[in-house]
Amino acid sequence: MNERQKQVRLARFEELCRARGLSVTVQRRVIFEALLGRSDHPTPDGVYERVKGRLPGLSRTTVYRVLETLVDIGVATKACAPGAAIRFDPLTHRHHHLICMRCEKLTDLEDDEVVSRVEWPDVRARAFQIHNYSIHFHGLCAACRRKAEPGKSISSAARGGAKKEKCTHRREKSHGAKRGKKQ
Amino acid sequence: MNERQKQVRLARFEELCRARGLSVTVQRRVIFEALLGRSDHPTPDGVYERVKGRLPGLSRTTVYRVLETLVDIGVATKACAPGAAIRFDPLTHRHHHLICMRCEKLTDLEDDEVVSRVEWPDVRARAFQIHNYSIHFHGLCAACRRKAEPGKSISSAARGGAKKEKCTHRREKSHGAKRGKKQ
DNA sequence: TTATATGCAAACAATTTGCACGTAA
DNA sequence: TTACGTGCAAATTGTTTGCATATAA
Repeated sequence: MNERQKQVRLARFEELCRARGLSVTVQRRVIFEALLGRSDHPTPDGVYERVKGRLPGLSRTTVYRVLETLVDIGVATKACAPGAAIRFDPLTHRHHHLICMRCEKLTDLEDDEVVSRVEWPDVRARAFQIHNYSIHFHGLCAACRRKAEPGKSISSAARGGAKKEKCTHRREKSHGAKRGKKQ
Repeated sequence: MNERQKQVRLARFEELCRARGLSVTVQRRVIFEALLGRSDHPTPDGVYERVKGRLPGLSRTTVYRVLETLVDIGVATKACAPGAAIRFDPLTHRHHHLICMRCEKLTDLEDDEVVSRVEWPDVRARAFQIHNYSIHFHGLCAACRRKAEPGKSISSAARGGAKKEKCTHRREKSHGAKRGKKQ
């Protein structure tokens, strides 16, 4: 996202906070700014790692809470991903995704990059209210493709191959936990 | 899924196990059968709760491992969901989803229920290899719609409203952990 | 000044690992 | 009989809560 767009989004964010009586805190601004700067749909821990340098003393709890608030006020969304950690997306307009089923990397595709025509299905019988849609293209990203030798399954390859970064929570100071078990 | 289809899938599952030199264990068969019987894209814990009655002594670890194996051999997939837990889907053919952004409920839509035309985008520049796609329709399910009072944001309503069931792991016998803190 | 947000520690929840034992082939 | 799969316990990772303190408005 370019600087101009970021400014617009940041201004809108402050406006929405004020409209709702929410304080515009440094944490909220910096975290939202960081999210705007990424298109990889980070986990809360990913956001934390990127902003902790700019916000000394920042707590992970705050990152979780702020991200949830950003969704609340409508300036971010929860991304739909295959893995076991929640991910956030700063894009709120219609867009689509490329998803690597091996390393879970998510990449945005703008709506105009995708030639499609999608009619909203009639789900009145299910009493479901559709707000939007997005197309997920599943496959393998460049890195995982290289590593996926024939004969090796996607999942098992993932276990030994391109792993998703792990959270470092509770590894910094060991309170009781023995570290270094996983080299 | 009807009985006939289940039998076909089960037979194919056994065939694939043998082709790969994997044992057809009771656990694998029962877990796959349970997954086939559900269209709600359960978490490993959800699967565990459903099958533990039929498999005394079953361990959650095994459920995680078996589900991963099912993905490996291609008889199940990981579902893309917004929340913080991994979910599995017994459908491997092209189909779409209705996703409640409040309670995370996933519902299947067969491809022929959706009027659409989607061309695979040109992602050669990104060296991404697309295998399939699925359309996600986001919105609110019937239950959450009723509970979403105007003025209340989706996320904050979710906190007090329709919650996702939580895992009971480590609550059964307390080993050191104090229970009952959350009423 | 004061309601709201943050930080901290601990609880809670979800997932993975190492290893001994069991079982399908 | 033997390689592979499972169960168990504990380690690890991810998320939420309660409460004291700090801070935006």
